[in-house]
Amino acid sequence: MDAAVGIEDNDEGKVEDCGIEKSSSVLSSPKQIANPVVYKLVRVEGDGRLVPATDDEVIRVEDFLEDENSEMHVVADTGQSVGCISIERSSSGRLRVECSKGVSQSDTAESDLGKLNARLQMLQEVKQEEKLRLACGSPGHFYVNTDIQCSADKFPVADGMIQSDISRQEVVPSLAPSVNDSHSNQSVSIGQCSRPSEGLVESGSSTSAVYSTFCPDFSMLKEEICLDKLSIRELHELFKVTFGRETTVKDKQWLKRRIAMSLTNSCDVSTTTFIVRDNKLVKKCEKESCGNANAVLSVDATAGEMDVNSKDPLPAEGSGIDDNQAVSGKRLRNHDMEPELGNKDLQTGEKAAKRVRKPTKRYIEELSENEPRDHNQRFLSSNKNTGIGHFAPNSYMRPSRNMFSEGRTVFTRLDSLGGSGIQVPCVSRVRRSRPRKNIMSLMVHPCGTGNAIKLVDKALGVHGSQADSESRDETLTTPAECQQPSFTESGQDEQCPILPTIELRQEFRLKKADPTTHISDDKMVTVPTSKGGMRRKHHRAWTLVEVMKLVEGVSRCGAGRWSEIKRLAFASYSYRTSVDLKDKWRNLLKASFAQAPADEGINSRKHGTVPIPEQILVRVRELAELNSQVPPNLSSSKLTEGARSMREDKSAGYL
DNA sequence: TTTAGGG
DNA sequence: CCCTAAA
Repeated sequence: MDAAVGIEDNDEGKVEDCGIEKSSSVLSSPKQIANPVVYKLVRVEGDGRLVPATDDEVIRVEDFLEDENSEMHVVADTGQSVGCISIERSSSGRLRVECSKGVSQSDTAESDLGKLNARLQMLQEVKQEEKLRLACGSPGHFYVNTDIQCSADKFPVADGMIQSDISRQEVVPSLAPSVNDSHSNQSVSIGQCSRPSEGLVESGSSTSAVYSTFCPDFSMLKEEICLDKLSIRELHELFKVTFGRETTVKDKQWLKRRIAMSLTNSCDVSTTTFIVRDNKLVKKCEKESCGNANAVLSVDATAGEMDVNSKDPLPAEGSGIDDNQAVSGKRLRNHDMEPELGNKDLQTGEKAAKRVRKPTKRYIEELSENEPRDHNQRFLSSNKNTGIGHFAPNSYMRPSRNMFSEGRTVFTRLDSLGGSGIQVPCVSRVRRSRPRKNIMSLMVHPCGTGNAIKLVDKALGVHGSQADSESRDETLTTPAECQQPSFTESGQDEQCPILPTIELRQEFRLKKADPTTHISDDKMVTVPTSKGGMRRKHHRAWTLVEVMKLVEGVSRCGAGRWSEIKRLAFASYSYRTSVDLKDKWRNLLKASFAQAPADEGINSRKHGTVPIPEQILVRVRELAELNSQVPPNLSSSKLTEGARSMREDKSAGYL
């Protein structure tokens, strides 16, 4: 519903990387440690005010961190960066990650490191997918800086030193972004790590205190804040988290825009407790009183700057424009690279987005979840501003309880459709939930950037062979280029100019979700159950990346050790269970042994799907044979059977 | 809880 | 994908 961002108390927009900060003695000085860079996760409301992250949001992030993965590489950047990342678990069990410039202690906590690694892995995954997408030549023009050139193995997280004992966090839930790669040009990153002004976030201050109350220990990694710095894989992950589904889109720009779009949409939400003024986090006394202080969101290099006054619930087109323009005038440094045109477009897009965006059912679900925690106020006002209130009244859901992570939550849906008011129990997997605005919100991003998404979408629509927007991002990939599962960063950020358009793909997607049916855009279908109830059947197309990861996992752990594979390679794919992996592998096996040479015409292909690259199938076959696990009926002579069964088998070869 | 298989 | 038996 709104963008949450890590607020940094930096000195007047100083865009310095915490990791790179070489200037003077700051790095190792005691003082530095005393005043570490402190990030707090908050929500950026439409008027620029900030709201502390909710429990839910915190947890979302936590999920990321909790995945364990031993394969991660924490690659220290070549020299320079001295930052450290510290992760600690608070009494409440939440993870806190802090990045400080100070030299960290060598007291590295193994478990924490593991989590960090998991996080890195996740980023890698995202990047990989991005690469794939790029390889597919998805057109798109990026208005945001795309200076994310970190190789897959070399993440922006440098010097992953873990410090498990930081007391200052007790008072100020802080979170420091992971240290950035000092080499990449991160001029535009949103969550720049910068030196906190002294006393801004001092422990014990009233502000901090209040803050703490709201989100005791929230923390997040910097990557989530800096869109521009995110690698494709990271973006993918964000995308996934944001929209609740995977994407194979490799176009960085597209991803960014898309994600940014969400942020944009959330920009017009108000209700805050704090506002950012002059880079300082100020508790909001009165919406009006504080409003005049043209709050400058330090996040995102002022790109997200908004007039605090504009607390207009439903920003009319006019007002919206004004605000945006004002912003554009102020945005500067970090958007140097951003074409002028880009700004305009972005703003326009933002405008459009604000008007158009409609929450999906999933969206509603999430909101519902947050509601109880939000002390009403925010939620209510959010409704007004975000347009949440616009969605069909018949899809009001009330969670009977809250669950996190993968657990299924049983909701009681009050389906007032037709005035029946029937309560329809439904099951949903939280993780599969659609818009993860929580995460989106974690990323500070220029609101105007949202438009970019639209543009890219349009471009895709023009160039893409598949008209289906829904399945396209899911499965449209070019086999040839997706073949190599390498995790290296392609870094090919071609910027294809595209024509501006008002078309908003996401809009379509949202519209497609018919509130009256039980089929959502993410292919969740309700099927009758023997018990007379209904159960949700989710379908989440397997992406190429996932398949590749699966294959790799199998090769590494061996087929059958699904839970392990799940843990290692799918740590960040919470919606893929070990059983899913097993099933998929089974399918892959079938496919690999059944896929006919090259008779698959485009016609025979399922709409919007792409065949699994032969290379992968070959690999699957190898592994299968290696493990002497040959598909039961295929081992003999499936290829000679009728075309009917052939087709069936081949279908397994699609993502 | 995790695997293996059936549906 | 889901469900379930079996380990």
